[in-house]
Amino acid sequence: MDGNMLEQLIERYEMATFSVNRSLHVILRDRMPAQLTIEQYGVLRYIESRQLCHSSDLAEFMCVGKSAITAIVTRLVDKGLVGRKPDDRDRRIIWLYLTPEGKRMVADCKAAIGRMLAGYIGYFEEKEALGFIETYEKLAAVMAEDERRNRE
Amino acid sequence: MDGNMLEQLIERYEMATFSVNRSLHVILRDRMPAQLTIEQYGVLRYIESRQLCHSSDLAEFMCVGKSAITAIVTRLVDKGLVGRKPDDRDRRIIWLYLTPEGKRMVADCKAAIGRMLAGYIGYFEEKEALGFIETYEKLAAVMAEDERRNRE
DNA sequence: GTGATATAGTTCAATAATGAAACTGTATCA
DNA sequence: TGATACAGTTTCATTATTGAACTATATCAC
Repeated sequence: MDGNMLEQLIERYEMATFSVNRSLHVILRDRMPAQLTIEQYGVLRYIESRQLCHSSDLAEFMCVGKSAITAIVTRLVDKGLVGRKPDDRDRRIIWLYLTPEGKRMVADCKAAIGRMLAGYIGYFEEKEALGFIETYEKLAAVMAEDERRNRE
Repeated sequence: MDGNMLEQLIERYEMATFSVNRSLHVILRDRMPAQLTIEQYGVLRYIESRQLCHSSDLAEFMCVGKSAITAIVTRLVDKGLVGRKPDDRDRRIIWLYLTPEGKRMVADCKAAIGRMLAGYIGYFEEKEALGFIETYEKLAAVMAEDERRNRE
């Protein structure tokens, strides 16, 4: 790939990413049920995927400090969506879990997001959509690997 | 496209987007010169692209309220990167522009981001990268159109 | 065993982004 | 000229975030 082409691709990628992210952010913000912020939804979604997890996992996953997680989780506990439960063996560890209300909330949000994305993905041919996702996943993997390497 | 395939694509897209955005965010945060936040960089970049612009343009572009822009611009003015200049004819309007330092800062950031993206895009064949970008741009257009329609 | 050290999570203070509502000044229009 | 529209700011409350100090608990080396 010659330098000029690369430069153009970078420019186009920057623009497209910025635009898609901005749109997604606005759409999510507007359609997210009941004053859930996007960060809060991310935390709920992660806990759901793990059933049980601790603050440190979340901090690693969200790429923020543990004190940021404490703040978000406290708000979710106040809303009755998440519970805290100390571990029996190692009392330093506090397990986080979704309350029944929390589970219901995640299901609602997932459905709303699914409907929205289905609308967009529906615009594309299956072949184009598949190719796109595959490249996107490769990019995600390359970036994650790079990030991991940088942390060492 | 059948429902099952669609559901899988949505799941994969959600994951990939989340992962790429998180990585980009961390990488930008760490490599961005001199305590510039990503929002601040977005504002600088937009002003650069327009030479002159006002708060309202920026609010529209960033999809936030005008008071959020006032706050960000004030911080950038304090840092000496942006200037404010009232319009001669319509004194309600205040033009924003980059100071020489602001221009230098944007150039530095663009170079840093370009180097980073070049590293990632370099992993792909030209054909794959081109196809990806094209689909991404289509997606951006569809989303922007939808958003525009929703605002009406 | 006991003291040093590591770990999990919280608290606190500061900075930033944001929305909403009230407000200031200016322009426009009937 | 008076009502209205518009551009931008101010103020206030909420949320997210970092980083440092801190608490409580576990582990490890001697």
